[in-house]
Amino acid sequence: MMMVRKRSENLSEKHIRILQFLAEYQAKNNRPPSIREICSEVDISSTSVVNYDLDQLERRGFIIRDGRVSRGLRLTDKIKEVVGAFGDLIRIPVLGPIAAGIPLPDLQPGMTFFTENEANAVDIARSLLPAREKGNDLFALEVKGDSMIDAMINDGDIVVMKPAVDARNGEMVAVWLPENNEATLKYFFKEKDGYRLQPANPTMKPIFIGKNKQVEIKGKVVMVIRKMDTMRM
Amino acid sequence: MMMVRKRSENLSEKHIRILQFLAEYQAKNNRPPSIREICSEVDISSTSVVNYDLDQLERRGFIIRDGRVSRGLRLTDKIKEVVGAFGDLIRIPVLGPIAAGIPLPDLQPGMTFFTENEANAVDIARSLLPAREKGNDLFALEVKGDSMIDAMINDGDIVVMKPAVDARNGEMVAVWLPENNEATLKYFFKEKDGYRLQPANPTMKPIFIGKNKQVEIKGKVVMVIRKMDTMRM
DNA sequence: ATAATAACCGAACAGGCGTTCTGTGTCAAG
DNA sequence: CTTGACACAGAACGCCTGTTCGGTTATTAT
Repeated sequence: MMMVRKRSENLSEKHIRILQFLAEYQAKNNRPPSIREICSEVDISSTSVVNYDLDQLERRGFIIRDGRVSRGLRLTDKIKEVVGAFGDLIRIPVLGPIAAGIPLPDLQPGMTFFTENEANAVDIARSLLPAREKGNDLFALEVKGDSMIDAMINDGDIVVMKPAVDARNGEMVAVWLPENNEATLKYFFKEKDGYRLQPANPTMKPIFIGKNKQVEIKGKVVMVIRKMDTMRM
Repeated sequence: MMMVRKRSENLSEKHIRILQFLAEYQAKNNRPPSIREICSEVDISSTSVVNYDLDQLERRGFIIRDGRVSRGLRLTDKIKEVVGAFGDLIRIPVLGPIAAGIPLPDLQPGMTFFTENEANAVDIARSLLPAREKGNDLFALEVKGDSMIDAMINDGDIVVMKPAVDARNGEMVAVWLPENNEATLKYFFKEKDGYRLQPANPTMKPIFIGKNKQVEIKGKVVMVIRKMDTMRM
């Protein structure tokens, strides 16, 4: 009886190297590499092995191959599970709503996000982010209602953040205040005897939190996007 | 004596068709077409004519060719002068600042913009724009100071607009008020005897403009982007 | 009318490139 | 130890693809 070995979901080191090269080459050249370019760059001794590996990567959904066409392979979004965001666009998942009364997602720094579902995501040009930002741990929340007005943030705005449990002075953070059962977006400052949460609107007063009080920072705001495609008044 | 004819800056109809096909194919396939694919799609009878045309397009800066490489041509940004924005990213020129005391650019609907200088531009993912928006007539202004706070727009925000001289009820417009010598961003409404300019911040009062008064609409706001890369407090 | 230049063209060539063939080596299971 | 599956490998093949050649035709300038 013929035994069939179970295919592991984990990728080999060589597969990962191939996927990384494919992403880099595509981002840099606006075309995929040839089999021979993969061969020499990833240090594989023959084109038939590259062909064998590409067939495996296609079976697992990372690429699509067009037969008998030069440079006939295309990357699928699944490749970003392995190599992270690449190219000029970063797809950021929209995890849900944000409003004063809605608990914030419980996320940890270093968590990475990935979604293939463009319906629940926003695409951000990499050039809008700081050069050192890789984009793998960004997520977004969509503002519901007027409760973030003191942050100069409207109903419907998309708030792009990265997970954080601490912050530097002047950074805008998403904070859960357990005593008030409330989420808020404010500029964060450490004071002598506690924290100051400063609204973006300079005509509004800050919140002071004593050192003995609990303040749960959930994320740091990186960007806000306001689309005007729907009328809100 | 050999006479050298001056090369016209105008492109022929065939050159335009080639550039359009190159842009479409690249956006759809993430690779350039082969010479033979251009040949059959643009209805050119031989590969040597395609080669001749591509050499001309390269000389004029629309493409770059890698010799003796399959699918070895790359599109330059100059191609967008001819075919408009394509692909998943739209590069929008930032024409200058916007503040209450700064006159707005005098633009006409239908004007198209193009910039190769990424230092004075923002890149927007096409998926953030309405499906029918081509993106060729979008421009951006960068907010200076706190004078747009009643529009819920901060110092440093990037306001993306398209030229307009009229507006529908509920649209946010960039308006120049000659009597006040002032620019403002507000929601626009037609009233029985004039116009109402409604601040985005619901706690602030609108401006009423009588029908006999002059109100110059310069653009309609499409999107606002707020980057948090610098501290503003 | 003539000459020069640009545009075009089919055919052929040469190299780029993907795929297949026929093996060998390694590993795990029986 | 044997068997089967997987991974690997060099060589060869055939097709894809870009480039060149030796022309013709059209256009423009004189």
